[in-house]
Amino acid sequence: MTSTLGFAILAVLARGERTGYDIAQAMRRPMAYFWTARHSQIHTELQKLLAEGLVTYETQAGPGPQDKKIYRLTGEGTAALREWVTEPPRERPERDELVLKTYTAWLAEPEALRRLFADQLARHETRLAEYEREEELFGGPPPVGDPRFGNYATLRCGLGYERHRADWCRWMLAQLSASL
Amino acid sequence: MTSTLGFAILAVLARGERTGYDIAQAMRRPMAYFWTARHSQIHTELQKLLAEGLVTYETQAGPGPQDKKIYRLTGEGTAALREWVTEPPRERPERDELVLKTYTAWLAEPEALRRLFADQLARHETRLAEYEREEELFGGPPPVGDPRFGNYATLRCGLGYERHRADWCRWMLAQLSASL
DNA sequence: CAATACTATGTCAGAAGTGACATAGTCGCG
DNA sequence: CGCGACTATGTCACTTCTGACATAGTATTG
Repeated sequence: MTSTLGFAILAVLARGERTGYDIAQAMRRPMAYFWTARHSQIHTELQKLLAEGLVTYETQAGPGPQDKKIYRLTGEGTAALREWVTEPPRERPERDELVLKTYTAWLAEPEALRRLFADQLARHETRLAEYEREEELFGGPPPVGDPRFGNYATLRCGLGYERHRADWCRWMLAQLSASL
Repeated sequence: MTSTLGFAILAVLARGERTGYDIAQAMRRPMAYFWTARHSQIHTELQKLLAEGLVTYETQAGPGPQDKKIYRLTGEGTAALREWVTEPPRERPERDELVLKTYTAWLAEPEALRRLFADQLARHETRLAEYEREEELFGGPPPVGDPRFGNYATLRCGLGYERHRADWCRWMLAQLSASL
């Protein structure tokens, strides 16, 4: 019954105990490329996971009015996660606004369109450079049984994606200049 | 105030008048790669677009208990769409379940993982073959001012995406065999 | 001729996700 | 010493999206 968000949270917790805040932070940086959630969603989801017995927590004095809650996986949580990992992912509908705009490109001013794609290309090139820098920090792939393998493999995916995307933007720009 | 779904509908209607049903069909096949919506959502959104004066319709006798409604863009609708096309897209969070699973791959049984990626690779290869067949039907890109340019350019994007994805799956499979 | 698929409209409950509001301590900077 | 950033929890209204239900005529196929 657990949602994919639930498993995303379990996946973070599998790497070590965290507060809800920590999970939200993880979903801002290393995970943001393939999964994100706001803290509001994370706190509600943690309550569900707790009710299902997939996580537990210990309290510690925290900064705000409430105590800090340090969550970790239960045996059931680990089992559920381990089972979920190799199940074929449910197909989610892609929704890509840039491609939708491209579908309607024939209606657009060519110059404004050129700016749009030049801007997108720049974004992809920036991210690509970031990812390439990150890749160098690993010197080749970690062993498959290592949590860091997950980080490396997802980075590889991001790298491929940014390259594909940048190529496509360049192709679009070439089409637009050819049509002048 | 119009949502992206609203613009997706306007984008279909810009190519000719359609019923709500026709729009839902368009979102099943040529558009499904980059945008989808169920008919329930389309009907509700059409009511909003109507209230905003971006679309109008004419009725005709239809099969069911209600009359058939043939929608088309108003001048305002076309103007809104034309303005939207070149505005930078709002960054939507990516949520990719397969990559999330990869992030957790270290917990998985290697053999089950191999099956997962082999299966995904097969899917991408099938789609790639379909897209390649479709591409041949165009003999090179249509002119940028032609609606068919939209179809071609989005197909190119899909082609690049499937290639990137298939490559990544192959890389994953190579990593998994190397670790045995 | 019966079953199934297709055309065509719509409603509604519920899940998933967003953005704002609310609270409060610590730490660093100018 | 005040201001902003960071740590940390939570609620709530609202939007978006899904899946099921409801209705009914025509066309195809076995």
